[in-house]
Amino acid sequence: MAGQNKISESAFTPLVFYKALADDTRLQSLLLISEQGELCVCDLMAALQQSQPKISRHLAQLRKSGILLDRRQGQWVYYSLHPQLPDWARQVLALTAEQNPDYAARARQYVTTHCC
Amino acid sequence: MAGQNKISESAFTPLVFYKALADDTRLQSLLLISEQGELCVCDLMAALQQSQPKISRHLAQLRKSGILLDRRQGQWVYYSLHPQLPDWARQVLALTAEQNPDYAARARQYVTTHCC
DNA sequence: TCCATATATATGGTATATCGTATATTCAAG
DNA sequence: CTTGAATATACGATATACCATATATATGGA
Repeated sequence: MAGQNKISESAFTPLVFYKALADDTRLQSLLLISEQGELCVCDLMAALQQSQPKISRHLAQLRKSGILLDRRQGQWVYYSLHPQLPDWARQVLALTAEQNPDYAARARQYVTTHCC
Repeated sequence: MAGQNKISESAFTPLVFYKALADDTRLQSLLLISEQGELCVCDLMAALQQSQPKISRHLAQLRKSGILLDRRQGQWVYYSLHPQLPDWARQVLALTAEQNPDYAARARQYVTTHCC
């Protein structure tokens, strides 16, 4: 699945985007990825203290919505914002992260060190 | 219920905000209100072509989340962005409306004329 | 080839959201 | 104080979302 870099799986609308943000795991993952540029599944597992299937499932959903891009490097899969993600969506994520330093603050601590 | 102008019904977090945007009726209502400043229930019924209980229910949810403020004037209830809505949230709405002119375009047509 | 690690997905149960319909509330006018 | 218009809410039924568990896939190294 990684590396196919599919584009325009369907219409990327504001509604699709905000539905993707309407879950704690997905929102925190996106804000962290938006800040850090790229994170792998195990980074997010450690940061958010959630199970592997849970993280993976939500990342898959974000990938299928066209928000994230996955890149496999060896055994690891790294996720970053999709290059074709509209600028307004990128700005929304950046704005949200900047203006809400407390939200996802605990997660940010764990991100500094790589887990695996 | 109108006119109580309650504040801080609970923590207003990014997650609460984006959950509120994760529904077509609520998102379109918010973008229209963000553009127009203030709209009443029947304006939104006409704009979105949805039933009265449906519109009313979603507006109530937005009010309870602290996103909208309601103001009764005679038989009509007008909704606007809550004065205490954080600036970043306001910017998100404005940005989304500006950068997605097509979304909610049909609704915008109907808004020009008042319904009742 | 066999094993361990990282990641993905399938499945079924549970919780949450949304809806249509019916009913209640509020206000203005008579 | 009744009536009609605008809005709000209650109630079931249905749909959707989320989760934990189990299993599958892919990669690298022995």
